Amino acid sequence: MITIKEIAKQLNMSTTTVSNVIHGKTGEVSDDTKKKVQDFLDKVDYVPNINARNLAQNESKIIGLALKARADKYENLIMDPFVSELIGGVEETIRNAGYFMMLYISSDTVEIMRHVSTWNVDGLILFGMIGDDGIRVSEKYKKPIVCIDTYSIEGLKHFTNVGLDDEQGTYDITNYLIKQGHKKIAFLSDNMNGVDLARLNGYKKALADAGIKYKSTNFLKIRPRSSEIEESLDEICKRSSEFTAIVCVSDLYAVTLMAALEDRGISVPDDISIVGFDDNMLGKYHRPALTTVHQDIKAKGVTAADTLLKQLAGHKTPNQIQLPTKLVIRDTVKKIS
Amino acid sequence: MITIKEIAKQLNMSTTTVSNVIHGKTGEVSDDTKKKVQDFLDKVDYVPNINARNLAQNESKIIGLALKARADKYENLIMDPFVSELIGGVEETIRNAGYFMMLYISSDTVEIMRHVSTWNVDGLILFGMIGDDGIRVSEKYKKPIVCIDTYSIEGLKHFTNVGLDDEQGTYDITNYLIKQGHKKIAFLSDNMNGVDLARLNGYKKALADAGIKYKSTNFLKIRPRSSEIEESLDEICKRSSEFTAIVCVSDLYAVTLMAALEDRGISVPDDISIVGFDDNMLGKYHRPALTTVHQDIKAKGVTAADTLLKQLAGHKTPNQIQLPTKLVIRDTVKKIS
DNA sequence: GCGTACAACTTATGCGCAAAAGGAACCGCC
DNA sequence: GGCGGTTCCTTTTGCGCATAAGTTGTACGC
Repeated sequence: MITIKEIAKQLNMSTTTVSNVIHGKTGEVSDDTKKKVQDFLDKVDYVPNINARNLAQNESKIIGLALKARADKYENLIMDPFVSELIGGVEETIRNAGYFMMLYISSDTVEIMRHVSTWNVDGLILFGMIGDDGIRVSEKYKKPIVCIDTYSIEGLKHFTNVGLDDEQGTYDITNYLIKQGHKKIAFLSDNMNGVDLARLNGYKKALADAGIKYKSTNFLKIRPRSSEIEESLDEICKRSSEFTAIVCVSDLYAVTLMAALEDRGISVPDDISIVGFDDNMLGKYHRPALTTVHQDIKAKGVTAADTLLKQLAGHKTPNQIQLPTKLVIRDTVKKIS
Repeated sequence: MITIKEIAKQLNMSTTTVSNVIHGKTGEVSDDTKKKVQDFLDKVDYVPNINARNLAQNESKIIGLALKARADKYENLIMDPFVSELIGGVEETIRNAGYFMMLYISSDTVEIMRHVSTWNVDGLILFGMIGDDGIRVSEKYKKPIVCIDTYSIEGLKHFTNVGLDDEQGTYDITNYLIKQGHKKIAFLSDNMNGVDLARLNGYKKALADAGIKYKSTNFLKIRPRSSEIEESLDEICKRSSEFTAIVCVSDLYAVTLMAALEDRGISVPDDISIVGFDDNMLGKYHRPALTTVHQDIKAKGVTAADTLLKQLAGHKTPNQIQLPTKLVIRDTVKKIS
């Protein structure tokens, strides 16, 4: 790889002059030499050494995207088929702004922070990482951080969070079920934290507003580990007759549940109505097609990246940015009277 | 961020001594000072400046992962829900080897090569990038390159390719259809290049081995652009009565087609048998569950990364590595007599 | 004809690190 | 008691770049 020094030598001028041309500093160099240098640069296809540049400038032009990883396959976000849209959104946005993306998958916020300070990353996007330990570590590290889908109270004080109006989403779809005559409505999820908790709250609120009492038996817990999922699904199917509808926390679970129900001869929506959340291909191509709550996952990535870029440019951004959801009515809900 | 120089100053010793401790060069430094330095390093949580290190060492510890992008959503690989598994495989493997991953999404091989030489990336994994122009550019750039799913004849001469035995996969599943009594079998795809061509060839070979003649009307072309897909699906459904089975080039298309067929009252597998390729959630949770060809997409990422790491360590690797496929028999094929 | 201003350069410095080269002190050995 | 070999340090150099500071030449104003 050719260096500025070598170019300067061959053109018989100083490195500063070459550097000035590269940075388009007009007024510092005559049109004549400028052209000479530019032509040479084009000829040799000069590419700056980023390490040297970053060292001199104390910046990196790197934005880190850290994804939560856990032991279990479907708790490891990179294994969620639809994260790739989010990744794509982030990459596209920052690339257009002249940044590069370093992807990091880990469950250990502290490890990520170390990595981030090693690389002198200019900014960081954390997806699915809660962890108050991470917040403590990131305090030292002064660079901008934007979170995605974090409901950590502590975190929200420190960083901008880009999320969804999860509560409104499940509120709307639960309300839709109620309008269709349903009263015995269950909620299915694998945990009661963060995003899932917000969705649960929306569901509860819709019940409350309709004067329907929520009981803890309405919560159907699915255990997603491959060793337990079959047993877990079996229990849920056995209890399905207690309800006329089930609000699932995600399309993935909705579709998984529907497959299990159909395998047991329980028909959707005739015997039971099922709704999801996310609106991805899984529900779209299922028959009957899944009634669900739409979210634009790519927009989440784009918004997070945009927000970070704003911070990088020195602007303040709000603590909480909530993207809207939209009810998508398809064929898995039966009107009952 | 604290520097070696600052540490040396505070401990009243030279930077080289500190650097030696950091690099664990025993024998160069007494146990006494070693401990002193180590304690200090732990205390201040020293993190090296990678830019400086890389500049001095002329390496980067970065591995680039470049994904093909195209204008249309489903031709943009990052939008394929199942690429994330591959990304996860690559990330995990290289992280365990002490490397970092830079993700790059572009359709322009030349642009990628520029980026790659800017960052002085140690090695590169190209996924879905064919382009003989890219090969030419990469000639200049001497770093190791591993391709995934590339069928470029020219490319194979230069790089190791990690792929699938695509031909065998469609051969096996077509053969299975034939064994179930099918003779009028169509093949559905959106193009006839690379991976899709190999899958088409496997299908043709199975037909030939069974003495069934292949006609060009057996090829059902699907147009995946959102503006055209409905019309395209409609044409295909209208022609479905010409066949008793359709081999789809991917699970996504198989599931998309099944939804369209069901919407038109054509039943799978009673009226027509459908098989896919990939074995992902889409087919797994569909009812009837999709008969398909399994591939381990994460393994592709892991293998590509491993291969690259081997090259980085100075080893030669074979030009072509083909991962096996496996027939997964479920419920979308009817036995006919 | 002297000072000022400015254009168009060059020289010199430092970013943080790694490593080559250079020393000083000590040991054992013939 | 001089010499090679260790051990444990320090000094120095340079990676490629950006930039502050310095230099020259020339035009201009009065």
